[in-house]
Amino acid sequence: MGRGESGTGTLGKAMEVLETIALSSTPLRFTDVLHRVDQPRGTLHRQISNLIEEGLLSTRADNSYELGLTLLKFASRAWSSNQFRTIAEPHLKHLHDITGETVHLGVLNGVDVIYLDKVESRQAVRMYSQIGNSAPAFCTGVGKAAMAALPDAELQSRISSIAFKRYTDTTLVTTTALSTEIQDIRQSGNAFDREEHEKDIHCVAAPIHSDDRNFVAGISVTAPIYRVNMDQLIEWGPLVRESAAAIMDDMANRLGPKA
Amino acid sequence: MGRGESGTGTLGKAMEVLETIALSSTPLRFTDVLHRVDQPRGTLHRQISNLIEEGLLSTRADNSYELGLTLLKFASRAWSSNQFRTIAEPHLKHLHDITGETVHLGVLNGVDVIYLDKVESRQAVRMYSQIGNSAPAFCTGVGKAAMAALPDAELQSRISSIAFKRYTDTTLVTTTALSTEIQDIRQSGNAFDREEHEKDIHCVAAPIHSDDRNFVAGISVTAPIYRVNMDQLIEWGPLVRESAAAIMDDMANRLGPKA
DNA sequence: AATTGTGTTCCGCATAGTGGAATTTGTGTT
DNA sequence: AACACAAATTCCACTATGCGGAACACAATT
Repeated sequence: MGRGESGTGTLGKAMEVLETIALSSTPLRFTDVLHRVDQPRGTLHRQISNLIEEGLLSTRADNSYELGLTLLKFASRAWSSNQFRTIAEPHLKHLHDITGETVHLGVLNGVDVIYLDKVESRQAVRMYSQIGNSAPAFCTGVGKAAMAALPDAELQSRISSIAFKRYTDTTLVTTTALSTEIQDIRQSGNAFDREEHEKDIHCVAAPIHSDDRNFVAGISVTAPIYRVNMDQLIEWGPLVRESAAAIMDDMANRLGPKA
Repeated sequence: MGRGESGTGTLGKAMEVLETIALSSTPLRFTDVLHRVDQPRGTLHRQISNLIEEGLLSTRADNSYELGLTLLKFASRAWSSNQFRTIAEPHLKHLHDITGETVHLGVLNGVDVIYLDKVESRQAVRMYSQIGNSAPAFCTGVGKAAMAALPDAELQSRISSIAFKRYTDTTLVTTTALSTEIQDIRQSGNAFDREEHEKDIHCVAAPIHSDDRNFVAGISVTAPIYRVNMDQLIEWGPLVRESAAAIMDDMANRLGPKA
């Protein structure tokens, strides 16, 4: 019961190891991993061997580990066959056509958002630099929008497990500040990221959710402040909300045209 | 041996299920999976539950399964921190600057190649449509190049487990045809895909391998036949080989500048 | 109402994972 | 070189973990 952090037996352990290696900023060798996960030597060693065997992990020349190619293979499939993303795609393009700025689609996963898709103008940046990337929900447009769509109980629970961190001087770093912000979003229907995650970058977002709100996500239009000012962003608010609504409509139609 | 791949205990079983779902072209519901995997109901059900719990799988409205977002999160990390890709990147760009055509980087994984990176001109196609994608090695430029770098014993073993399939009328569909082709590649240092995988698309490739040849990969320059003819492709051969050599150099330097 | 086809739960049993300790391999030091 | 020290790998008795047959719910069809 609790929160569900149980860790699903053997698979859970394996994933924990994978995650440890994935999240580390520095390369990890065997003993490094051993220090970070609470497991006996022998056990850990076998787990890692299995992960390597399955292609989820591989070893570098210096015995440090890196994530395996199999993950790329799977992710490629996961992306192209993802139902939600597929439905949203045309709407993202439409939003981009009108605004001319970068459009993001992200879903809430625990306390952070995972970017599922993006459409950008003259893409200079590589796609992988965004798609699949996760960012803290509390300081991003889509993140805050998505949270606003959560049922109260769930919202409180999530907020309480956030590890706040200041990225810029406008970042919201307290639960109260975030809570009132969420209320505003619920009222207006739009979330704004006022350079809270990255200096000089701001965005408008709107929430997307399934009927039961088990699934919450968001879309956003992002731009540098020197090209798009706050007034313009506010003006796009309704447009973004409409796109979000259109996506929810499409979902409802494709999933349960019952009657 | 052969290709049965023992299946690493519990983890292996889980991956088998994941793969089954990933490779299916149609959405699978519980019983569909049950039919394709040789497992008792109860067992399968728990395995799937675990996969869902870990975010590796998720359910659609109609109870069919799709790959989970966690895979995207991991893949994003896998890609950006991949050592080989990082080293190769500047060389791919260089190759693209000179030729103006699409450049691919792929590694051999069993009997198919997984594309690790690509650099293309006016990319109209989305990146995910290629990166992470896997294609049969026997009918692609990088695939054949990579195979040519394998030690003989390993090569024979891999070839014997290929499931040939005709994609176009130039596709090589026999082990003998492929074997002699591999010999040619070893001699000349270049592999060609003469519209073997996709009509109207051909490419030049060159092999990349680690010293011990445990790791083999390839790079290629791909183009439509109406824009680039075979002569031009042949002319690029040495250039592609040089790039491959440069990448191998960089790898050796970064990994073992011993002595 | 009966039937067939789904998805889910239960529980005794055996297998697959566990983890402490010993062995081998590798790195740096005098 | 020979050493010492640490890191990586193998071993094996133990038991917790996943296994899987069968019983249970719940829709959809007839």
